[in-house]
Amino acid sequence: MGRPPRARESVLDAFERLLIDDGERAATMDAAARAAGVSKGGLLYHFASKDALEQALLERLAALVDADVNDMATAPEGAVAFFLRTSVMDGDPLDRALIAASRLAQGGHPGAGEALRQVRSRWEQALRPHVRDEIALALVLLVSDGLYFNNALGVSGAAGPVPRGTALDALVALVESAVR
Amino acid sequence: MGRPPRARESVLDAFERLLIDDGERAATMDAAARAAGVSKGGLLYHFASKDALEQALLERLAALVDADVNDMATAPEGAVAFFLRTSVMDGDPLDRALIAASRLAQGGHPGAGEALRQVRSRWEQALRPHVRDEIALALVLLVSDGLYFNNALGVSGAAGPVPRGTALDALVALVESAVR
DNA sequence: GTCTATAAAAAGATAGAC
DNA sequence: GTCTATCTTTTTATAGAC
Repeated sequence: MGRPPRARESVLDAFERLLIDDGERAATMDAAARAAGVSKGGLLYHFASKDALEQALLERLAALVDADVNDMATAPEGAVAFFLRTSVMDGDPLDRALIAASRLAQGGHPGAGEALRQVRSRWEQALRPHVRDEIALALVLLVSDGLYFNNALGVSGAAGPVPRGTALDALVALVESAVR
Repeated sequence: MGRPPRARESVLDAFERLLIDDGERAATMDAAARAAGVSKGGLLYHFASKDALEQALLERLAALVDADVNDMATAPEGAVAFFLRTSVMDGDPLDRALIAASRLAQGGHPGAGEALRQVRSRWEQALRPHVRDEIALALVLLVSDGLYFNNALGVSGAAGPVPRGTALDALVALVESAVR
């Protein structure tokens, strides 16, 4: 497949940023075009409708999750610790795609909800060999979801209550002792 | 203070339901009026602006949290177990107000973000005496957030991966053994 | 590929009748 | 208190020039 045009990627980046920073309502085609520095007509050449724009975002998410699951499997510190630590978001492309997709899902977009369920299912499969039983698996995923949720809410607010540094070290150790 | 008029409550209920079921974008004043069976003018008598409607929802949330924190303190099974079990949502008024507020917060509404931080802070205070240390406290809150997040995403989707029944019993036991 | 111009519908809000 | 009518702005989308 050929390289995606620069303008197309700029629009998609802008749309993603609007979803993350200002929410679903603010993420209009007009605003995305302006933020990307193209005209509305220019945007509509690459994405014929709002749905096409949203679909493209979900495809970007799927590609990034592929890479993440591979990294998890080969992480030296173990899959559980890797998974929990990367659940504290630092604004990398996967973090951003996940928050954006969750904004769409909370707006009732059916494809976004399904995409997020698939992401969760892939993480579940990758983690299962590394935990004691299904309850332990549920615990790890729920702590990750909790970290994710607080990050998602805190994006534009004050620094959230997400543990970092030594507090994160201790949390990872506590969860690992419970699930191993 | 006097009883709130029936029509006012109907509009607020309808607005809340629209936020939960269809998301921020679908929760318009027009749609809320239609769903409540009043005209747009009728709605605007009770809520002079969209912001007033949103504010009323946050006040409803605050009142429901007052009651919840009281229940938590006197729960026979202990605060931690009560808190985790009630984090699996069953559609009671507090659950609904929380999801609706989170939809607003994800849309960038500043008051909603602040309201949710206050809710979390009140739960934190109520739980602190019942756990070993601050890391244990963080674990309990994160598991609750994870349960909440999955419920919030699953509202209109397929049955989410939220543990129920004996799986929930085992999860609560696992967390309690880690934090006590 | 990218633009301008424009249409059609929906959103928030005002004015005033009943 | 509740309604209809109307206005303004925004949002999605189309048409067609360059």
